Order: sequence, then structure tokens, then C-alpha cells
Amino acid sequence: MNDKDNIAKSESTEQKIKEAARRVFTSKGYAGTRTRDIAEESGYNLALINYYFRSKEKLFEIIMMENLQLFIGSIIGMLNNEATSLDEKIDQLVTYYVDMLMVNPGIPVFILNLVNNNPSALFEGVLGGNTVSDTVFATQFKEQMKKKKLTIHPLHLFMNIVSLTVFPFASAPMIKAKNGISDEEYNQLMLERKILIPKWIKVMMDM
Amino acid sequence: MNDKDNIAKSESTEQKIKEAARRVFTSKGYAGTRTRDIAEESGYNLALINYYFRSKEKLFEIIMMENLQLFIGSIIGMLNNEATSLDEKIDQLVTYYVDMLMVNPGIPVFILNLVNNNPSALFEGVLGGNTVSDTVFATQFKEQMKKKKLTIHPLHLFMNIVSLTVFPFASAPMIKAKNGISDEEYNQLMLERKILIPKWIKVMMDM
DNA sequence: AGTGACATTAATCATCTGATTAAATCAACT
DNA sequence: AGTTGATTTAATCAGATGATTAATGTCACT
Repeated sequence: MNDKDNIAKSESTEQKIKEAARRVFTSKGYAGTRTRDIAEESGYNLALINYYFRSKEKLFEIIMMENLQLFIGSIIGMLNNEATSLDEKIDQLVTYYVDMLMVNPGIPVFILNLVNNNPSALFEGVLGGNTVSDTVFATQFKEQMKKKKLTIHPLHLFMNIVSLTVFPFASAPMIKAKNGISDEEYNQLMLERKILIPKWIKVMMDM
Repeated sequence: MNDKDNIAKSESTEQKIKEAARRVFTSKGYAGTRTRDIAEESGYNLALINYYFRSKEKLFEIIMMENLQLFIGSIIGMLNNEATSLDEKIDQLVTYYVDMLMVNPGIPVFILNLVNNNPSALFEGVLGGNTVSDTVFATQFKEQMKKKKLTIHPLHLFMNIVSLTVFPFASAPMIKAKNGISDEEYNQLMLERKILIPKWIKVMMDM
């Protein structure tokens, strides 16, 4: 039996279509992409995408889940890791996001669109029930605040980390266009931020 | 002559359609809104929107320009104001964005989509030719850096201000949903940030 | 009341788009 | 070579959508 060839072939084109769909959906959003765009981008026929993935919507859901996983899947573990200190968590978060976003710069805008157009119920499932305030991360932060006699909501810390790290990627096209900055220069700035943001965060929370 | 009544009537419905379009476009994006959505949201007939604004595209351009103006129009003046100190500029920027975004929370995602889907040429016109590095703001920052024997790209400062201020609004639906936070609580957090962000920025740039 | 200009509507058109179908191609095995 | 099952394609369908048109309504002025 050489289904292997068939399967290999099949998985190959299925995979190629999915990759094409990922590129198109991530850059143009759900409403903005036509099934024909995906067909063209993948190099295959229009009917193929419905043959492999029953519908445009099903295909989108797959891409959506993968992107959501990429954006928030890994960090829950980091936030709840008992073995790392608060400072280490900050380093990890920033490093994870910068590295991931340099490879997938379209993810933030994709996620933001998702969140703005979909019923929040959808995210409950993916995100799990944990609120940021219930994480080890938040507990460690609250302890530190107590020592320094400060009171800042843990959400501020979390928002600050994510904002400083993610927003420059989301707004990259605008900043590049407006400041005549090349892709290489921009990447250089992002690499600088990978070092700077943890330092910044630490002094911010130390006021 | 009582064109007044006609004009008043006309401007009223034209205005109402534009407001409806603003709401729909801002929340669903260009591809995601159907002309029929705008008609329904405005309470008027489908044909009316083409009667007043030749096409969906023309109408979108109007909304787009207004939103762009809201998002970046006012800040160029702030950045180039010779009469204010760097610290005052930071305060002004944060205050402007927080106040504006509490009224128009959909603007950031709208702008980010725009920037990701459109040719950069479009923005040249709206943004004017000024790069951030050429502003009084950047000059003042460089001077301060020189005094403190530090070297940080002015763009980092600008990105930090905008990131810390704008991103929490863009990601509000996700954060609210994930943390079970009400609109009032979230607004409260944003008001706190209006005070905190300038302080944070100042210690960050003082390391 | 009649006229003219603008405002509004319902009905219709042409095109786009997601999906389906039926036929053709291909690879593996007998 | 023939059979079988999976893959791929071209052609087509049905519904959605942006736009247009022709008819009707409204209002000020004569």
C-alpha cells in the first residue's frame, strides 16, 4: 500500500492551502479575503479549498485558533509558573512576544479585529477561565507592591508589558511609512526594545 | 426663500447617514460593512447613501479621513510646539489620547486596519511630511539624553507613550472579557493611567 | 392649485462570491 | 490493461451586494 504518496501529496496541498489562507486571512481579515484570493495565493483551484475545508468559515476558524494560540496560548503557562520570579516572568514575556512577532508581524492586528467583531463567548473557550489577577504573576506582583507600600492594579503591569511590546508591531507599517524607516532599521529598534522594555518595566513599578 | 428647511432637512439626513456610517465602518471595517448595514443603522433607504455620497467607497474615505484626523491630526501640533517643555508634551499627548479614546474607543483598531491594508502613499498626504525625528519634541528629548549621557532613539519615547496609552483601548474587549471587568471598572483603570503613564514615562527615560 | 427643485422610496440590474457538481486526472494495486 | 479511490479541475448555481432607475413625496414660492 502506497497511500503514503497519496497522503503525502494530499497533506502537502492541504498544508499549502492552509498556509496561503493563513497569509491572506492574517493580512486582510475574514471579510476582506475572498475564497478566490486563497486559491490564487496557494496556486490551486477554487474548489480545492472547499474540498479540503468544507467552507471559508471552517478554514478561517482553523487559522483563527492557531493565531489565538500563538498570541495567548503560551503566556498562561508563563504567568502561572511557580518556579520563576516576577522579574524573570517579565523577561520571558517580552522575549516571547518580540521573537514571535518578528516572525508573525500580522498577528496583533488579526487578533484585535477578532476581538472587536466576535462575541466574547468565543474567547472564553480558548483563553481558559483564568483571569490575570488569579495568576502567580499577579500574586508575586502584589507582594512586591506591599513591600514597597505601593498600590497598583496588577492589570496595569500586564497591560504595560503587552502594550510596550506588541503595539510597536501592530503600528509598524504606519511608523515605518511616516518616518522613512527601513525594515532592517525597524527590526533593529525592536531588538533594542527586547532589552530595554524589561528594564523600563522594572523602574516603572519601582516608583 | 426657505431653502433653510430643505437644507436643514437634507443636512440632517446626510449627517445622520454619515454618523451611522461612522459607527458601522469603525466597528466592522470597510469590507465587513454592507451598504445595507449603513442604511439600516441610519434608518434610511439604501439608495439614499448613494444619493448623498456617490458610493460606499467615497463615504468610507470621508470617515477614514475624519478618523485619521482624530488619531494623528492634533498631535503634530503638540509635538512641534516650541512653547511647551518635553514633560508638558508628554502630559498633553497622554491626556489627549485618553480623553479622545474614551469617547471613540473604536478608532485604534480602525486605524490599524487601514494601515495594514492600504498603500502607504495614502498616509503621506494626511500625515504631512514631518517625521517624528524632526519635531521639537525629538529635539528636546535628544537634549535631555545628552545631559544624562544616555542614547535612546526618540522613536522609542514616542512609541512608549502611544503604546502605553492606546493599546489598552485597542485591546479593551479582550481584557474585559478575559478578566470579567465591567465598563466602569475599565474606565476607572484608564483614568488611573492618564495620571500614571506620564510618571512612568518620565522615570523610564531617566534610567 | 400649479410649478419646480430637492428628498425619499421600492424595484431592478449587473456583478461578485461562496459553494456545488460532474467530469477528468492520477497513483497504486491486481 | 483494468479497477479503485483519492485528487484536481472547469463549469455552473444561488444568493449577496453595490449601484441605478423610475416613480412618488415634500416643500417653498407663484
